Amino acid sequence: MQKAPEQFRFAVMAVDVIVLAFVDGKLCGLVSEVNRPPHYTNRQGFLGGIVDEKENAEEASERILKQKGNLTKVFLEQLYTFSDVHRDKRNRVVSVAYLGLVKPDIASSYRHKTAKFVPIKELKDLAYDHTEMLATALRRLQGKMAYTSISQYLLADHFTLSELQSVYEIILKKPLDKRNFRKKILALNIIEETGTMQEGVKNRPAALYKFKSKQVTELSLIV
Amino acid sequence: MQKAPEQFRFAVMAVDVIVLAFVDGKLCGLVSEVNRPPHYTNRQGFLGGIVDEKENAEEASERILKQKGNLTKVFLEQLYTFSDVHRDKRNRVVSVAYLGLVKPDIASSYRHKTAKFVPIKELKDLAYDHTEMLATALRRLQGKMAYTSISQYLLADHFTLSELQSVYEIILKKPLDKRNFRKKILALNIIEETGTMQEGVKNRPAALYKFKSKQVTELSLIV
DNA sequence: GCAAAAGTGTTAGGTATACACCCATGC
DNA sequence: GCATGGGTGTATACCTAACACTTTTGC
Repeated sequence: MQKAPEQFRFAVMAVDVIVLAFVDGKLCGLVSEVNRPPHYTNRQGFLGGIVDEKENAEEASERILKQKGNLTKVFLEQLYTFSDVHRDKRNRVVSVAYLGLVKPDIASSYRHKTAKFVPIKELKDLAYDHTEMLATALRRLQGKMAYTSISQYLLADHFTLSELQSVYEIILKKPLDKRNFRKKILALNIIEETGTMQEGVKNRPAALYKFKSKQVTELSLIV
Repeated sequence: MQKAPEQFRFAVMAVDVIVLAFVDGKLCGLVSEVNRPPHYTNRQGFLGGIVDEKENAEEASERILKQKGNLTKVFLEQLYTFSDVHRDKRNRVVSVAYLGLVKPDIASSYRHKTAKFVPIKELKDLAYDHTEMLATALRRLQGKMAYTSISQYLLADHFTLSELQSVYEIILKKPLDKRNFRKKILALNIIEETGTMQEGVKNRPAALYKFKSKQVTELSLIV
Protein backbone atom coordinates (compact mmCIF):
# COMPACT_ATOMS: atom_id res chain seq x y z
CA MET A 1 0.00 0.00 0.00
CA GLN A 2 1.49 3.30 -1.00
CA LYS A 3 1.49 6.43 1.03
CA ALA A 4 -0.52 9.39 -0.04
CA PRO A 5 1.37 12.54 -1.03
CA GLU A 6 3.11 14.03 1.95
CA GLN A 7 1.15 17.26 1.96
CA PHE A 8 -2.10 15.47 2.80
CA ARG A 9 -0.67 13.67 5.77
CA PHE A 10 -1.04 16.15 8.60
CA ALA A 11 -1.73 13.85 11.46
CA VAL A 12 -0.20 10.89 13.21
CA MET A 13 -2.64 8.01 13.58
CA ALA A 14 -2.49 6.52 17.02
CA VAL A 15 -4.47 4.18 19.21
CA ASP A 16 -5.04 4.24 22.95
CA VAL A 17 -6.49 1.30 24.81
CA ILE A 18 -8.57 1.79 27.92
CA VAL A 19 -8.03 -1.61 29.49
CA LEU A 20 -10.34 -2.29 32.41
CA ALA A 21 -10.47 -5.22 34.83
CA PHE A 22 -11.55 -6.08 38.33
CA VAL A 23 -8.73 -6.50 40.85
CA ASP A 24 -9.68 -7.24 44.46
CA GLY A 25 -13.26 -6.36 43.63
CA LYS A 26 -12.37 -2.91 42.36
CA LEU A 27 -12.70 -1.73 38.79
CA CYS A 28 -9.20 -0.79 37.61
CA GLY A 29 -7.59 0.73 34.55
CA LEU A 30 -4.26 -0.30 33.08
CA VAL A 31 -1.91 2.69 33.04
CA SER A 32 1.76 3.48 32.85
CA GLU A 33 3.81 6.55 33.61
CA VAL A 34 3.89 9.29 30.99
CA ASN A 35 6.88 11.56 31.01
CA ARG A 36 7.08 13.82 28.00
CA PRO A 37 8.34 17.22 29.07
CA PRO A 38 7.42 19.95 28.89
CA HIS A 39 3.71 19.22 28.60
CA TYR A 40 3.28 15.89 30.32
CA THR A 41 5.46 15.12 33.30
CA ASN A 42 4.79 12.47 35.91
CA ARG A 43 1.32 11.70 34.73
CA GLN A 44 -0.37 8.41 34.14
CA GLY A 45 -1.87 7.38 30.84
CA PHE A 46 -3.38 4.37 29.16
CA LEU A 47 -1.25 2.30 26.81
CA GLY A 48 -1.13 3.70 23.33
CA GLY A 49 1.07 4.16 20.32
CA ILE A 50 1.31 4.91 16.67
CA VAL A 51 -0.49 2.84 14.04
CA ASP A 52 2.02 1.63 11.53
CA GLU A 53 1.89 1.18 7.79
CA LYS A 54 0.83 -2.42 7.67
CA GLU A 55 -1.86 -2.70 10.32
CA ASN A 56 -5.29 -1.38 11.06
CA ALA A 57 -6.26 0.25 14.34
CA GLU A 58 -7.37 -2.93 16.06
CA GLU A 59 -4.19 -4.73 15.08
CA ALA A 60 -2.19 -1.79 16.35
CA SER A 61 -4.04 -2.01 19.67
CA GLU A 62 -3.17 -5.68 20.00
CA ARG A 63 0.47 -5.06 19.13
CA ILE A 64 0.80 -2.20 21.57
CA LEU A 65 -0.79 -4.14 24.41
CA LYS A 66 1.71 -6.89 23.75
CA GLN A 67 4.73 -4.61 23.39
CA LYS A 68 4.00 -2.12 26.14
CA GLY A 69 2.07 -4.31 28.55
CA ASN A 70 2.86 -7.90 27.64
CA LEU A 71 -0.87 -8.56 27.41
CA THR A 72 -2.52 -10.75 24.80
CA LYS A 73 -6.03 -11.99 24.02
CA VAL A 74 -7.69 -8.90 25.42
CA PHE A 75 -11.31 -8.34 24.42
CA LEU A 76 -11.27 -5.15 22.33
CA GLU A 77 -14.04 -2.89 21.12
CA GLN A 78 -13.59 0.40 19.30
CA LEU A 79 -14.76 3.27 21.45
CA TYR A 80 -14.39 6.64 19.82
CA THR A 81 -11.89 8.61 17.78
CA PHE A 82 -10.40 11.68 19.41
CA SER A 83 -9.23 14.20 16.87
CA ASP A 84 -9.11 17.62 18.48
CA VAL A 85 -6.27 19.65 17.07
CA HIS A 86 -4.63 20.22 20.44
CA ARG A 87 -5.48 16.98 22.20
CA ASP A 88 -1.78 16.17 22.26
CA LYS A 89 0.08 19.40 22.98
CA ARG A 90 3.24 18.29 21.20
CA ASN A 91 1.89 17.77 17.72
CA ARG A 92 -1.18 16.66 15.83
CA VAL A 93 -2.18 13.15 16.80
CA VAL A 94 -5.53 11.57 16.06
CA SER A 95 -6.25 8.66 18.35
CA VAL A 96 -8.67 5.81 17.89
CA ALA A 97 -9.54 4.73 21.42
CA TYR A 98 -10.40 1.13 22.21
CA LEU A 99 -12.06 -0.37 25.21
CA GLY A 100 -10.20 -3.46 26.44
CA LEU A 101 -11.50 -5.93 29.01
CA VAL A 102 -9.39 -8.40 30.96
CA LYS A 103 -10.57 -11.21 33.20
CA PRO A 104 -9.87 -10.81 36.91
CA ASP A 105 -7.76 -13.96 37.21
CA ILE A 106 -5.34 -12.49 34.66
CA ALA A 107 -5.49 -8.97 36.05
CA SER A 108 -4.93 -9.89 39.69
CA SER A 109 -1.71 -11.75 38.96
CA TYR A 110 -0.51 -9.15 36.45
CA ARG A 111 3.00 -7.84 36.96
CA HIS A 112 4.87 -5.61 34.56
CA LYS A 113 7.82 -3.29 34.86
CA THR A 114 5.91 -0.18 33.74
CA ALA A 115 2.20 -0.91 33.39
CA LYS A 116 -0.15 -1.60 36.27
CA PHE A 117 -3.80 -1.82 37.15
CA VAL A 118 -4.95 1.13 39.25
CA PRO A 119 -8.46 1.58 40.70
CA ILE A 120 -10.34 4.00 38.48
CA LYS A 121 -11.17 6.19 41.46
CA GLU A 122 -7.47 6.97 41.73
CA LEU A 123 -7.11 7.81 38.05
CA LYS A 124 -7.25 11.58 38.09
CA ASP A 125 -5.47 14.08 35.93
CA LEU A 126 -4.33 11.61 33.31
CA ALA A 127 -2.07 12.60 30.43
CA TYR A 128 -3.41 13.94 27.12
CA ASP A 129 -7.21 13.52 26.94
CA HIS A 130 -7.15 10.18 28.69
CA THR A 131 -9.51 11.31 31.44
CA GLU A 132 -12.13 11.92 28.78
CA MET A 133 -11.35 8.55 27.23
CA LEU A 134 -11.90 6.85 30.57
CA ALA A 135 -15.27 8.55 30.95
CA THR A 136 -16.24 7.44 27.45
CA ALA A 137 -15.17 3.89 28.21
CA LEU A 138 -17.19 3.75 31.41
CA ARG A 139 -20.27 5.11 29.69
CA ARG A 140 -19.95 2.53 26.94
CA LEU A 141 -19.46 -0.27 29.40
CA GLN A 142 -22.50 0.79 31.39
CA GLY A 143 -24.60 0.92 28.27
CA LYS A 144 -23.50 -2.46 27.01
CA MET A 145 -23.91 -4.16 30.37
CA ALA A 146 -27.61 -3.47 30.21
CA TYR A 147 -28.33 -5.30 26.97
CA THR A 148 -25.40 -7.57 26.11
CA SER A 149 -23.37 -10.35 27.67
CA ILE A 150 -20.21 -8.22 27.67
CA SER A 151 -19.82 -8.90 31.40
CA GLN A 152 -18.30 -12.28 30.51
CA TYR A 153 -15.03 -10.51 29.70
CA LEU A 154 -14.83 -9.17 33.22
CA LEU A 155 -15.26 -12.54 34.90
CA ALA A 156 -13.15 -15.67 35.08
CA ASP A 157 -14.44 -18.53 32.96
CA HIS A 158 -16.15 -19.98 36.03
CA PHE A 159 -17.81 -17.59 38.41
CA THR A 160 -20.47 -17.42 41.08
CA LEU A 161 -23.75 -15.58 40.69
CA SER A 162 -22.68 -13.22 43.43
CA GLU A 163 -19.55 -12.32 41.47
CA LEU A 164 -21.65 -11.69 38.39
CA GLN A 165 -24.06 -9.54 40.36
CA SER A 166 -21.18 -7.61 41.85
CA VAL A 167 -19.86 -6.78 38.37
CA TYR A 168 -23.26 -5.36 37.51
CA GLU A 169 -23.57 -3.43 40.72
CA ILE A 170 -20.17 -1.82 40.49
CA ILE A 171 -20.41 -0.83 36.85
CA LEU A 172 -24.00 0.31 37.00
CA LYS A 173 -23.36 1.92 40.38
CA LYS A 174 -26.52 0.64 41.99
CA PRO A 175 -27.40 -2.22 44.28
CA LEU A 176 -29.50 -5.04 42.86
CA ASP A 177 -31.83 -7.41 44.62
CA LYS A 178 -30.23 -10.85 44.85
CA ARG A 179 -33.33 -12.94 44.21
CA ASN A 180 -34.53 -10.80 41.33
CA PHE A 181 -31.09 -10.66 39.76
CA ARG A 182 -30.81 -14.45 39.80
CA LYS A 183 -34.26 -14.93 38.33
CA LYS A 184 -33.54 -12.51 35.54
CA ILE A 185 -30.10 -13.68 34.58
CA LEU A 186 -31.13 -17.32 34.61
CA ALA A 187 -34.23 -16.57 32.56
CA LEU A 188 -32.01 -15.06 29.86
CA ASN A 189 -30.55 -18.49 29.36
CA ILE A 190 -27.03 -17.27 28.64
CA ILE A 191 -25.26 -18.91 31.56
CA GLU A 192 -25.32 -22.45 32.92
CA GLU A 193 -24.05 -24.34 35.95
CA THR A 194 -20.68 -25.97 35.55
CA GLY A 195 -21.63 -28.60 38.13
CA THR A 196 -18.66 -27.56 40.27
CA MET A 197 -18.52 -25.52 43.44
CA GLN A 198 -16.20 -23.00 45.01
CA GLU A 199 -13.46 -24.55 47.12
CA GLY A 200 -11.47 -23.26 50.03
CA VAL A 201 -13.79 -20.43 50.96
CA LYS A 202 -14.57 -19.83 54.58
CA ASN A 203 -18.32 -19.77 54.13
CA ARG A 204 -20.85 -21.84 52.27
CA PRO A 205 -19.38 -22.61 48.83
CA ALA A 206 -21.26 -21.19 45.88
CA ALA A 207 -22.16 -22.99 42.68
CA LEU A 208 -19.99 -22.04 39.70
CA TYR A 209 -21.52 -20.92 36.43
CA LYS A 210 -20.19 -20.19 32.95
CA PHE A 211 -21.43 -18.36 29.91
CA LYS A 212 -22.86 -20.65 27.25
CA SER A 213 -21.44 -18.65 24.36
CA LYS A 214 -18.10 -16.89 24.08
CA GLN A 215 -19.69 -14.25 21.85
CA VAL A 216 -21.19 -11.03 23.07
CA THR A 217 -24.89 -11.57 22.50
CA GLU A 218 -27.65 -8.99 22.48
CA LEU A 219 -30.37 -9.52 25.00
CA SER A 220 -33.60 -8.12 26.18
CA LEU A 221 -32.72 -5.85 29.05
CA ILE A 222 -30.87 -7.28 31.98
CA VAL A 223 -31.45 -4.42 34.38
CA MET B 1 0.16 22.91 15.95
CA GLN B 2 3.23 21.36 14.48
CA LYS B 3 3.31 18.24 12.40
CA ALA B 4 4.90 15.11 13.72
CA PRO B 5 8.02 13.87 11.97
CA GLU B 6 7.18 12.72 8.48
CA GLN B 7 8.14 9.11 9.04
CA PHE B 8 5.31 8.62 11.55
CA ARG B 9 2.65 9.93 9.26
CA PHE B 10 1.66 6.94 7.21
CA ALA B 11 -1.99 7.59 6.71
CA VAL B 12 -4.28 10.25 5.40
CA MET B 13 -7.02 11.20 7.87
CA ALA B 14 -10.37 11.47 6.20
CA VAL B 15 -14.01 11.66 7.13
CA ASP B 16 -17.05 10.23 5.38
CA VAL B 17 -20.55 11.28 6.28
CA ILE B 18 -23.45 8.90 5.94
CA VAL B 19 -26.23 11.43 5.60
CA LEU B 20 -29.71 9.91 5.88
CA ALA B 21 -33.12 11.47 5.41
CA PHE B 22 -36.66 10.58 4.49
CA VAL B 23 -37.74 11.63 1.00
CA ASP B 24 -41.24 10.66 -0.13
CA GLY B 25 -41.51 8.33 2.82
CA LYS B 26 -38.38 6.42 1.88
CA LEU B 27 -35.17 6.36 3.86
CA CYS B 28 -32.46 7.77 1.59
CA GLY B 29 -28.71 8.29 1.67
CA LEU B 30 -26.86 11.29 0.27
CA VAL B 31 -24.39 10.14 -2.38
CA SER B 32 -22.46 11.48 -5.30
CA GLU B 33 -20.65 9.87 -8.20
CA VAL B 34 -17.19 8.50 -7.54
CA ASN B 35 -14.88 8.23 -10.49
CA ARG B 36 -11.33 7.41 -9.56
CA PRO B 37 -9.89 5.02 -12.12
CA PRO B 38 -8.68 2.41 -12.13
CA HIS B 39 -10.23 1.15 -8.90
CA TYR B 40 -13.44 3.08 -8.60
CA THR B 41 -15.30 3.95 -11.76
CA ASN B 42 -18.93 4.97 -11.97
CA ARG B 43 -19.74 4.12 -8.41
CA GLN B 44 -21.66 6.04 -5.83
CA GLY B 45 -20.24 7.05 -2.49
CA PHE B 46 -21.09 9.17 0.51
CA LEU B 47 -19.59 12.62 0.83
CA GLY B 48 -16.14 12.60 2.33
CA GLY B 49 -12.78 14.25 2.27
CA ILE B 50 -9.51 14.83 3.97
CA VAL B 51 -9.26 16.33 7.44
CA ASP B 52 -7.02 19.34 7.33
CA GLU B 53 -4.44 20.71 9.70
CA LYS B 54 -6.64 23.09 11.64
CA GLU B 55 -9.83 21.14 12.25
CA ASN B 56 -11.02 18.05 14.06
CA ALA B 57 -13.03 15.30 12.45
CA GLU B 58 -16.43 16.75 13.22
CA GLU B 59 -15.43 20.15 11.88
CA ALA B 60 -14.09 18.45 8.76
CA SER B 61 -17.44 16.71 8.32
CA GLU B 62 -19.28 20.01 8.53
CA ARG B 63 -16.92 21.67 6.07
CA ILE B 64 -17.16 18.83 3.58
CA LEU B 65 -20.96 18.73 3.72
CA LYS B 66 -20.96 22.44 2.98
CA GLN B 67 -18.35 22.29 0.22
CA LYS B 68 -19.42 19.11 -1.51
CA GLY B 69 -23.12 19.13 -0.79
CA ASN B 70 -24.04 22.70 0.15
CA LEU B 71 -25.60 21.34 3.32
CA THR B 72 -25.38 23.00 6.71
CA LYS B 73 -26.78 22.38 10.19
CA VAL B 74 -26.84 18.64 9.79
CA PHE B 75 -27.13 16.58 12.97
CA LEU B 76 -23.84 14.65 13.23
CA GLU B 77 -22.77 11.76 15.38
CA GLN B 78 -19.51 9.89 15.14
CA LEU B 79 -20.10 6.34 13.98
CA TYR B 80 -16.93 4.33 13.65
CA THR B 81 -13.39 4.65 12.34
CA PHE B 82 -12.48 2.50 9.38
CA SER B 83 -8.79 1.83 9.20
CA ASP B 84 -8.19 -1.32 7.19
CA VAL B 85 -4.96 -1.05 5.24
CA HIS B 86 -6.61 -1.63 1.89
CA ARG B 87 -9.97 0.01 2.43
CA ASP B 88 -9.03 2.58 -0.17
CA LYS B 89 -7.20 0.76 -2.94
CA ARG B 90 -5.23 3.82 -3.99
CA ASN B 91 -3.36 4.54 -0.80
CA ARG B 92 -3.64 4.38 2.93
CA VAL B 93 -6.61 6.38 4.16
CA VAL B 94 -8.14 6.11 7.62
CA SER B 95 -11.68 7.39 7.68
CA VAL B 96 -13.74 8.54 10.62
CA ALA B 97 -17.32 7.92 9.57
CA TYR B 98 -20.13 10.13 10.81
CA LEU B 99 -23.85 9.59 10.78
CA GLY B 100 -25.69 12.67 9.54
CA LEU B 101 -29.44 13.22 9.78
CA VAL B 102 -31.43 15.72 7.74
CA LYS B 103 -35.06 16.69 8.16
CA PRO B 104 -37.43 15.66 5.38
CA ASP B 105 -38.52 19.18 4.49
CA ILE B 106 -34.89 20.02 3.68
CA ALA B 107 -34.15 16.72 1.98
CA SER B 108 -37.20 16.66 -0.27
CA SER B 109 -36.42 20.05 -1.78
CA TYR B 110 -32.68 19.34 -2.00
CA ARG B 111 -31.07 20.01 -5.38
CA HIS B 112 -27.36 19.87 -6.05
CA LYS B 113 -25.24 19.45 -9.15
CA THR B 114 -23.50 16.30 -7.93
CA ALA B 115 -25.00 15.06 -4.68
CA LYS B 116 -28.45 13.54 -4.35
CA PHE B 117 -30.62 11.55 -1.99
CA VAL B 118 -31.10 7.97 -3.18
CA PRO B 119 -33.29 5.36 -1.44
CA ILE B 120 -31.04 3.10 0.57
CA LYS B 121 -32.48 0.03 -1.13
CA GLU B 122 -30.89 1.26 -4.34
CA LEU B 123 -27.49 1.85 -2.74
CA LYS B 124 -25.60 -1.26 -3.75
CA ASP B 125 -21.96 -1.68 -4.61
CA LEU B 126 -20.84 1.66 -3.26
CA ALA B 127 -17.27 2.89 -3.63
CA TYR B 128 -14.56 2.08 -1.07
CA ASP B 129 -16.07 0.49 2.06
CA HIS B 130 -19.12 2.70 1.97
CA THR B 131 -21.51 -0.25 1.87
CA GLU B 132 -20.17 -1.34 5.23
CA MET B 133 -20.44 2.22 6.50
CA LEU B 134 -24.09 2.32 5.50
CA ALA B 135 -24.76 -0.92 7.36
CA THR B 136 -23.03 0.49 10.43
CA ALA B 137 -25.07 3.68 10.20
CA LEU B 138 -28.36 1.79 9.96
CA ARG B 139 -27.49 -0.40 12.92
CA ARG B 140 -26.61 2.64 15.00
CA LEU B 141 -29.78 4.42 14.01
CA GLN B 142 -31.89 1.39 14.90
CA GLY B 143 -30.22 1.11 18.26
CA LYS B 144 -30.62 4.77 19.12
CA MET B 145 -34.23 4.92 17.99
CA ALA B 146 -35.14 2.49 20.73
CA TYR B 147 -33.91 4.54 23.65
CA THR B 148 -33.33 8.13 22.56
CA SER B 149 -35.22 10.97 20.91
CA ILE B 150 -32.93 10.90 17.87
CA SER B 151 -35.97 10.56 15.61
CA GLN B 152 -36.49 14.30 15.93
CA TYR B 153 -33.71 14.84 13.40
CA LEU B 154 -35.61 12.83 10.82
CA LEU B 155 -38.83 14.82 11.15
CA ALA B 156 -39.82 18.37 10.32
CA ASP B 157 -40.20 20.62 13.35
CA HIS B 158 -43.95 19.99 13.31
CA PHE B 159 -45.13 16.49 12.54
CA THR B 160 -48.08 14.17 13.00
CA LEU B 161 -48.05 11.13 15.22
CA SER B 162 -48.52 8.97 12.14
CA GLU B 163 -45.37 10.45 10.62
CA LEU B 164 -43.46 9.77 13.81
CA GLN B 165 -44.76 6.22 13.91
CA SER B 166 -43.79 5.72 10.29
CA VAL B 167 -40.20 6.78 11.03
CA TYR B 168 -40.07 4.13 13.73
CA GLU B 169 -41.63 1.47 11.56
CA ILE B 170 -39.33 2.02 8.63
CA ILE B 171 -36.12 2.18 10.62
CA LEU B 172 -36.99 -0.66 12.96
CA LYS B 173 -38.49 -2.62 10.06
CA LYS B 174 -41.56 -3.69 11.93
CA PRO B 175 -45.16 -2.53 12.11
CA LEU B 176 -46.33 -0.95 15.34
CA ASP B 177 -49.80 -0.78 16.81
CA LYS B 178 -51.18 2.72 16.43
CA ARG B 179 -52.95 2.95 19.78
CA ASN B 180 -50.08 1.48 21.75
CA PHE B 181 -47.53 3.64 19.96
CA ARG B 182 -49.43 6.81 20.81
CA LYS B 183 -49.88 5.84 24.41
CA LYS B 184 -46.20 5.08 24.80
CA ILE B 185 -44.77 8.10 23.05
CA LEU B 186 -47.11 10.49 24.86
CA ALA B 187 -46.31 8.87 28.20
CA LEU B 188 -42.62 9.62 27.60
CA ASN B 189 -43.49 13.27 27.77
CA ILE B 190 -40.99 14.33 25.12
CA ILE B 191 -43.42 15.72 22.55
CA GLU B 192 -46.32 18.11 22.82
CA GLU B 193 -49.14 19.38 20.64
CA THR B 194 -48.44 22.57 18.75
CA GLY B 195 -52.14 23.42 18.75
CA THR B 196 -52.13 23.47 14.94
CA MET B 197 -53.43 20.97 12.43
CA GLN B 198 -52.43 19.69 9.04
CA GLU B 199 -53.86 21.73 6.17
CA GLY B 200 -54.66 20.86 2.60
CA VAL B 201 -54.72 17.10 3.06
CA LYS B 202 -57.47 15.13 1.39
CA ASN B 203 -58.46 13.24 4.52
CA ARG B 204 -59.08 14.11 8.11
CA PRO B 205 -56.32 16.54 9.19
CA ALA B 206 -54.05 15.35 11.95
CA ALA B 207 -52.86 17.29 14.97
CA LEU B 208 -49.28 18.54 14.72
CA TYR B 209 -46.77 17.82 17.46
CA LYS B 210 -43.24 18.97 18.23
CA PHE B 211 -40.40 17.76 20.42
CA LYS B 212 -40.14 19.63 23.70
CA SER B 213 -36.33 19.61 23.68
CA LYS B 214 -33.90 20.00 20.83
CA GLN B 215 -31.45 17.72 22.56
CA VAL B 216 -31.24 14.00 22.08
CA THR B 217 -32.48 12.68 25.39
CA GLU B 218 -32.16 9.18 26.77
CA LEU B 219 -35.38 7.45 27.57
CA SER B 220 -36.78 4.31 28.96
CA LEU B 221 -37.44 2.12 25.99
CA ILE B 222 -39.75 3.35 23.29
CA VAL B 223 -40.28 0.08 21.53
C1' DG C 1 -71.46 8.82 -0.21
C1' DC C 2 -67.05 7.10 -0.65
C1' DA C 3 -62.14 6.85 0.08
C1' DA C 4 -58.44 7.87 3.22
C1' DA C 5 -56.27 8.56 7.27
C1' DA C 6 -57.17 10.24 12.28
C1' DG C 7 -58.39 9.24 16.59
C1' DT C 8 -59.77 6.58 20.67
C1' DG C 9 -60.20 2.22 25.60
C1' DT C 10 -60.31 -2.04 27.60
C1' DT C 11 -58.78 -6.49 28.92
C1' DA C 12 -55.64 -10.19 29.87
C1' DG C 13 -51.18 -11.88 30.41
C1' DG C 14 -46.70 -11.23 31.67
C1' DT C 15 -42.97 -8.81 33.88
C1' DA C 16 -40.82 -6.13 37.59
C1' DT C 17 -40.44 -5.16 42.32
C1' DA C 18 -40.36 -5.58 47.11
C1' DC C 19 -39.29 -8.32 50.73
C1' DA C 20 -36.92 -12.14 55.04
C1' DC C 21 -35.35 -16.30 56.44
C1' DC C 22 -32.74 -20.72 56.53
C1' DC C 23 -28.38 -23.17 54.94
C1' DA C 24 -23.55 -24.73 54.51
C1' DT C 25 -19.00 -24.01 55.59
C1' DG C 26 -14.50 -22.58 58.20
C1' DC C 27 -12.67 -21.32 62.25
C1' DG D 1 -21.49 -21.70 67.98
C1' DC D 2 -20.71 -17.87 65.42
C1' DA D 3 -19.58 -15.26 61.44
C1' DT D 4 -19.91 -15.18 56.50
C1' DG D 5 -21.92 -15.34 52.33
C1' DG D 6 -25.21 -18.80 49.61
C1' DG D 7 -29.54 -19.86 48.33
C1' DT D 8 -34.67 -19.64 47.89
C1' DG D 9 -40.66 -17.97 46.86
C1' DT D 10 -44.61 -15.12 46.85
C1' DA D 11 -47.83 -11.33 46.34
C1' DT D 12 -48.68 -6.91 44.19
C1' DA D 13 -48.30 -3.34 41.07
C1' DC D 14 -47.22 -2.12 36.74
C1' DC D 15 -46.54 -2.45 31.99
C1' DT D 16 -47.23 -4.64 27.43
C1' DA D 17 -49.82 -6.47 23.77
C1' DA D 18 -53.79 -7.48 21.31
C1' DC D 19 -57.67 -5.80 19.29
C1' DA D 20 -62.08 -2.66 15.96
C1' DC D 21 -64.82 0.97 15.28
C1' DT D 22 -66.15 5.93 14.72
C1' DT D 23 -64.73 10.61 12.99
C1' DT D 24 -63.32 14.14 9.84
C1' DT D 25 -62.09 15.78 5.62
C1' DG D 26 -61.73 16.24 0.19
C1' DC D 27 -63.59 14.99 -3.86
